[in-house]
Amino acid sequence: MASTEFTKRLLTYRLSLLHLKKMGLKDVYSHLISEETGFSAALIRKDFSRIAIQGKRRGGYTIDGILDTIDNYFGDKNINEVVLVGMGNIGKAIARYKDFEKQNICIFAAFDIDPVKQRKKFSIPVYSMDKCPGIISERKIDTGIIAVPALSAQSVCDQLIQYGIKGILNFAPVNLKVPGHIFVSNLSICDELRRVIYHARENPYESK
Amino acid sequence: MASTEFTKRLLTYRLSLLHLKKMGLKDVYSHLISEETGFSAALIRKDFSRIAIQGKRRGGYTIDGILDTIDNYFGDKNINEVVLVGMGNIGKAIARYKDFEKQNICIFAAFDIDPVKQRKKFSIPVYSMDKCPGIISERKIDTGIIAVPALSAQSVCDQLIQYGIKGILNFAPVNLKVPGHIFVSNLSICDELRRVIYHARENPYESK
DNA sequence: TAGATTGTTAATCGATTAACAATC
DNA sequence: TAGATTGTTAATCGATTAACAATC
Repeated sequence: MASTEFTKRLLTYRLSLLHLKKMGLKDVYSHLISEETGFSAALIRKDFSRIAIQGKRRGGYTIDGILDTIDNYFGDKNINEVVLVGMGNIGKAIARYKDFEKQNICIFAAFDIDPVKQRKKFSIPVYSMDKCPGIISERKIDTGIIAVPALSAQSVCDQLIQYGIKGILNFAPVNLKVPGHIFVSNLSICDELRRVIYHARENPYESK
Repeated sequence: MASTEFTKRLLTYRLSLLHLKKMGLKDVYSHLISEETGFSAALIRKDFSRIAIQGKRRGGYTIDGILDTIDNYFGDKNINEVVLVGMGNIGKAIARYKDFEKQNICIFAAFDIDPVKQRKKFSIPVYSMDKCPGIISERKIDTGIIAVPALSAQSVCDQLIQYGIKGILNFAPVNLKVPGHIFVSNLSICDELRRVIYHARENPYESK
């Protein structure tokens, strides 16, 4: 239903509102958020009305009200447990990432085929892959992060889906093949950097 | 000119084609790439014709031809030097990332305010920030990666732009404010994960 | 009240798709 | 040749914007 562009915008609004709140503001007008985020005021109002964020005809929106609704929309009021597969460079960085907690996301467990990594001390337990199905079903986990090498990404993906995972954040440079009801987001840092390099040069006087 | 969606698709095609090539294929039809990537055959043909990738009316496209054109389009025939600011979790992961080299991207230098990190051994030299303007102008670097904490991200961003950077890959959870001719890509791992969690639950029978 | 902002409807725009002539 | 695929034009669709009535 909700397009991925829509959810992206919501999180962009959220970030700007947190910033404005830190600056001491309590209320905002759509055109102020527009200035901060680059999206048009009309689009912002439309997005807000879509998730029942209401303003006052003359007084704008209250920042806390918007933040609350957005956080609710994303289910941040409960703890969201996810699993992480692959403890290489990226996996380790994610395991050490602190922002998750603030947003009620918890990397419940990590998995790696390398026993050495399993023995190392992270704040998150690292198991071998055979512990994965048990943990996923026991904790009813529905989201996984794939941070394994390209070669094993599809196979890990297939396994996760078999174990009941419904959403995947994939860092491996592979177009994962998944059934239609599985949501995948591919986050290739390398490709993203190539795009930045390209657009930096191509866009002499044009923004995003 | 080229929308960011367009460049995203090109890199998606590329990934699938590399995969198909590894499987032993030499030629492809638009509908095969469609199957692999999920984009329609018509859109693929239109994208290809836009960057002058030509096929044979009956025989499809040659994989090597497409790959060559795409790599050329992104300037992969030359080495692309970029700078990295911030050697925390993410910065370190990026510094250790090996895929860049394959695609002719080189993290020429990294910067961090912490002298301890500057002394540690990475394959990339780590300097204090005051070395930044010199290196950027000397190597004519136009792209930078920001991997510093949220609080300092805008200030680092302003500095990079002042030094001549035109494109920024930003990992900090901040909506950077930049002049119109600067290209910014925000890659918030945490927000991306939240979106995956959301869409995994929302999308019972619907894909991307 | 006058002025400004929301919330929503209608208009616009651009991107994607459908369709098909060209052609190998 | 018959059949299949490209390349491109016209049609469609959906997302964004413009506009404005409602209202504080």
